[in-house]
Formats: sequence, C-alpha cells, structure tokens
Amino acid sequence: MARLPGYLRALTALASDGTLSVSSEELASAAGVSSAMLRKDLSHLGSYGVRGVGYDVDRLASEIAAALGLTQDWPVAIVGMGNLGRALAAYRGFAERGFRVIALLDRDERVVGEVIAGTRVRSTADLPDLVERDGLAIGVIATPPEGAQEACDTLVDAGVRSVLNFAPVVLTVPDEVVVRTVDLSTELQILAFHGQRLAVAEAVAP
Amino acid sequence: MARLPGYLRALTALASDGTLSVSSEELASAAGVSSAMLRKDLSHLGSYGVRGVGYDVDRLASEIAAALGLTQDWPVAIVGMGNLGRALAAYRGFAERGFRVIALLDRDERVVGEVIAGTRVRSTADLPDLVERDGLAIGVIATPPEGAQEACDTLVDAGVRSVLNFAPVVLTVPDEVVVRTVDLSTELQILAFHGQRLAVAEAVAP
DNA sequence: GTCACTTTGTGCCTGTCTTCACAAAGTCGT
DNA sequence: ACGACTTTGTGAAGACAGGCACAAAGTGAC
Repeated sequence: MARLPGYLRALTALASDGTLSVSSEELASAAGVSSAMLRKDLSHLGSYGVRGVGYDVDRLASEIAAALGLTQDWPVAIVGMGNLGRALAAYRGFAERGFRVIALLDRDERVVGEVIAGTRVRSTADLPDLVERDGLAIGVIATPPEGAQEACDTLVDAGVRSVLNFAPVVLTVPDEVVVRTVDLSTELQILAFHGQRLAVAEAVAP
Repeated sequence: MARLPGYLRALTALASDGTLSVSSEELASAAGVSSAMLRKDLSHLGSYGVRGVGYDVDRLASEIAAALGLTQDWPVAIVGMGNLGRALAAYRGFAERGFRVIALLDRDERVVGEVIAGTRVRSTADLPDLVERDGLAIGVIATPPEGAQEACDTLVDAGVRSVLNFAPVVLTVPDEVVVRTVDLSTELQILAFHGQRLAVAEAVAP
C-alpha cells in the first residue's frame, strides 16, 4: 500500500519524541489521513493494535518496515549524470533513509571516470556486473527524455526490476518491472491549474 | 485533472514530429492511458475532436495549455538552499517548460547573498515583496523536514497559494492553499515493497 | 446523393477505494 | 471482581474512477 511509508515516517518521528504508544486518531492526523483508513490499512498487516490503548510505536514501526522490505538494504544506481543526476548524487536523503547509492552511471565515455560527490562515474556497461555481484535492485533514471527509454532497457536487461524515473516520458517495460515516474514539470503544471482555478473563482466572487 | 500534463507532453512531442492530427487511440498509447479514458477526459474540456478523423494536434495542445493556465507565466521561488535546493536551482527543467524561477530564498543570513546558478540568494523576509511586485504564485519547499512547516507558513502568509513540497512531512495549510508533496524516499520505499513482493513470489514459485 | 467506414462522445456497469458506525475487546479505577 | 470507558477491527453503505460498448457524427469514394 502506498501509504505505508507515510505511516512509517510519522511513527519514526513519534519514536524519536519518546512516545511509546499512539492511537489511530493521533497517528492518522500525523500522517494526514483519516483514522478509519489508517485502521483498515493496518488491519491488512495483521492485528498489532490493542483495543482501548492504541498501537505500540516501536512494534508497529518494525512491522511496517518489514512489510515494506526495509529489513534488507536496497542498493541503488543512478543513471545519467546531467544536472539532475549530479544533484541526486549529492543529495543525502537517500542514505538517510537506508538506500545506499552504490553506483553513478553514464552512457557517455567522456563523463565516465569523473568523480561526483566522492564516487567515480562508471559506464552503463557495468550494469550486469552490479546486479550480479552487488545485488543492485533499484535503478534511478536521471537522463534527458531522449535517452530515458534506452537507459531503462539497459537496466531491465541487466536484471533490475524497480525503476524510479525522473524523465518526462512514458517508459515501456515488461510486466514484472515496476516503474514510478516523478516529473517536476507535471507537478508544477498541476499547481498552475489550481492557481488558475483560484484566480477564476476570485474573479467571479471577489 | 492530473493527466492533462501527460497529454500535453505527448501532443508537444507529436507536434514537433510534424503530426497534424491524432486519434484517441494513438494519443492514449503515447500518454500511457486507455483510449476510453482519454476521450472521457478530453470531453470534459469540450468537444475538440472530429468524429471519423481524430484531434487536431495544435488545437488540442492550445486548449489543454489554456485549461492548465499555461498561457500566463507562473513565477516560482525556491525556499531552502541546502543540497536539494541548490540542485533544483541548477536544474533547467523548470525553465524549459515555462516556469521561471525568479528567486532563491533561505532563512539563514549566512547563506543570503551567496550566488547559486547565477542568482543571488535572498532572505525569506522578501517574500511579501516578491508576491506583490513580481506576481510570485508558486513556492517550492526544499528545506530540511524540521524547517518545512515554517517555510510553508511564511509562503502562505506572503500570499502564495500553490506549494510544491520536497520535504518528507505533512504540511498543514488553509483550505485555499494547494500543496503537492514529492518525497523521493517514499518513492524508493514503494519500489522496495514491490522488489520484496517479487522476491517472495519467486521463492514460492521459482 | 448515397453508402460504407472511421472515430468521437457518452450512458451504463463493474470493481475499488473511503467513510460510517458499531460490536468486540481490553484497561483502569474502585 | 465488576463496571464504565476507551479504542480497535470490520461489515455494510456510499462515492468514485475506469472500462465497455454502442449510437451519433462526420468523411470520402463512387
């Protein structure tokens, strides 16, 4: 379920505040959902709550982490060392939450060998090796739109079956591969849409 | 509708290929949706298709752009000049799609004045001015999680009503303000979840 | 002018996701 | 040990999005 990471985040925050137990109501509001939804989601994981009391923060956090598969670590490779790729390579947010960036890759031999954020850029030809030897499981595509499908194919051929795509294109992949696309321009366009609706509403009833 | 930006992207690609007319089937597959859904979505905008022929690419692109409010420009400010903020400041993707980054802001006076990607960092205290004088409408939050709510409040108080949030927190805002949150770790956790499901499925039926 | 063909727009149905509301279950004070 | 209170877990109802399938509408050939 796509909301579990949100719950885990809220639980981690509570745990670091020293809270031991939390009700569905409190946790739901911290995660920005309704309490009924939270309870239903959690009930799918099993019954980890105690009626009349609530949920044990640490216990629930472990259960969710286990459900998400966060007990093992998931090596990540970033493909495409343009602007966005370099930014992602320098971003510490991945490591902070347990995702180890084990390789920076680029197709262009002129970029290969360059050192970015302390890591030497390698060739995309090394991908099969990374999957085989280092257990690489997640690929991040930060190439320009033109190169995204090719980068994706290379990842998939090497055995990667989870892809996080930042390029503004629709990627075609086999059924067993999961792609999640994050497109910053799309997000801004949706915000522009709301901005315009607001402006129109204001013009009608100022 | 959240799919309009995807349609617009596909149409722009078609237009640059010189295509003049497109059927719902073709456009749907380019945008990665079903043709029935595409037609239903477009029918909400009005009847811009011709039965037996399809849609005029340029015409439809203009209509969608107008619906999204992309006929005017939407000035953007980025708040928080940490790792992620600097990366976003250097990212050209915004400008390429018509969103002008007019200001880089930080709360910390030691960062103010620094020049990043050719722009001088200003203080968040300048926000009311930016809204008033430059028509700032969209704020991007790239602060650490602890500072995100404060940054958001500052934006809202200054009159910004569309916020793109990269911090992994749930922001509380008045009803008229729209927040879209993009959390890279959440995306990776969802991928980890799928990765684990795949591994489990394989263990059961190898 | 008519007919065969293509493709849109849309009413209906189906499955999923959300919310409501309450019974079951456990705690704490006396 | 009992009873009042709190909070979970869940069945049933409701809302909503997506897909199917077909009638309406337009094109182009003859």
